Amino acid sequence: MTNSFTEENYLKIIYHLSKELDGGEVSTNSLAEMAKTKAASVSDMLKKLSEKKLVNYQKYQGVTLTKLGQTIALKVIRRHRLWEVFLLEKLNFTWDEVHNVAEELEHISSEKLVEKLDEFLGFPRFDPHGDPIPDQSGKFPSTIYHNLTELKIGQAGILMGVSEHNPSFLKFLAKIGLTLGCSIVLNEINEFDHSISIKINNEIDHFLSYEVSKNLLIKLN
Amino acid sequence: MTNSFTEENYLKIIYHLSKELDGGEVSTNSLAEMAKTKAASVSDMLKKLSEKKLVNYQKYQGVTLTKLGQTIALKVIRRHRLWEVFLLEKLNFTWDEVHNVAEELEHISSEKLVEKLDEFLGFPRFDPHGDPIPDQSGKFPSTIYHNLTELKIGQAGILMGVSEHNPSFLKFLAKIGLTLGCSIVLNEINEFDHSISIKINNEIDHFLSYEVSKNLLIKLN
DNA sequence: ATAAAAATTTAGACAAATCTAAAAATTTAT
DNA sequence: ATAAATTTTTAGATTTGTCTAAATTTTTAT
Repeated sequence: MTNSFTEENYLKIIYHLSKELDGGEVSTNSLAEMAKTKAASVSDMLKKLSEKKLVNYQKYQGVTLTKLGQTIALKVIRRHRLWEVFLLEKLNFTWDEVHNVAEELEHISSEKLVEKLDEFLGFPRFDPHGDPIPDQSGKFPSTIYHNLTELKIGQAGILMGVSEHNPSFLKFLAKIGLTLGCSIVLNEINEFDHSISIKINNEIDHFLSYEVSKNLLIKLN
Repeated sequence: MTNSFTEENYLKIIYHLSKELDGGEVSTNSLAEMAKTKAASVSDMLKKLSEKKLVNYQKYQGVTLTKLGQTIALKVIRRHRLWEVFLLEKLNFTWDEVHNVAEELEHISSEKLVEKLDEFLGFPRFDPHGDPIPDQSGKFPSTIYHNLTELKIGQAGILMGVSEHNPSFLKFLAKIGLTLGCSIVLNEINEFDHSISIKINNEIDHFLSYEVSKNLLIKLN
């Protein structure tokens, strides 16, 4: 039993929205907004996904993924994130260009393709946005990282990702030379506005506002 | 104006079939067979493609591509062949595994993706089957190669492709170590059955039947 | 040249995914 | 607690690509 492009997208969106709600029921309207469609279309689709045992759906009561639905959603997410790594690291896409293309590539389902790609990329555990990549069986790597505002002066770490995915933010990072995997040392903290100074790759010093630094995810050395 | 996955497939198939006929009209039945659908469905689709000015279509008289249709077909073929190179060279797919996955990847239309991929692969001019890869504007590279039966004893060349794409044939080649780009020197020819002996990569000697050697495309050194 | 065979097209249906408009259920605010 | 507002679902259409069965056109064989 295969799933259409569209079904996969619904499952993926339900996964993400439900996660934001700590596993709670996702509303029809929020789904419609994310899927760029109308609530009526969502209702129809939920009925169908429910028949296929991919979601738990009670009329008017929102929706969650079944075990099976979650497995499929995680496969799509795995593919999406692996392709993002590929586009960024191998094809030199910029952070802000990556997402839309990955939205298409994620629906190519060949198991062989996905596993070979994973190998080719060196089994990455995080995508360019710092989001964890689930493994074949849907398990996430253990994530223990901090945002930059949590570091103390002198502490050092590696930039593992970002928690804000706004294109202009990503462009800004690229411009100042903050790339995934670069090393960061915290030079100083300005108490009055919580802005900070960092050293990137042991080379360049930079000031960052609190707004920026709180969206940078760091793995401590 | 974008074209659906399905439309792209029809255009691609019409291109290939028409080429076999030296540019002649393609019949509804042959299209149906290649597209694994029914003649009635083909008729419907041809009407639609004709309205979109992608094909020249006269009822009962077969179909050819318009200039516009050909441009689109060549884009799909370009993408297909570039992905085949990627799968073979980067992900270590075997020759016989490549095609089906490329059939899916070929419909992802991001121009940026295609051009970055081309660059990443080093601007290959031929795919793993030896078929030429059209450039961005739809032009084919000049092809001047020979099949292995045309060489004289002592002549050497590079394996550029194959003219037979049967999976068992491709598997056989992989098994004896004949890969795209390997060097071949013609050792001797057996007059009675035209079988030959070659040296692969200046290392290993191998016998090949006439059947096999006539399907190997060689670029002379 | 014409009848039989083959190829192609039309007619009418169907499934997937969507939409608008109207109805029904739920939530919110007084 | 109940009326108003909001959310969700149903009803009925639409589009895309497909199908079967019947009708039509073209080709082939005598």
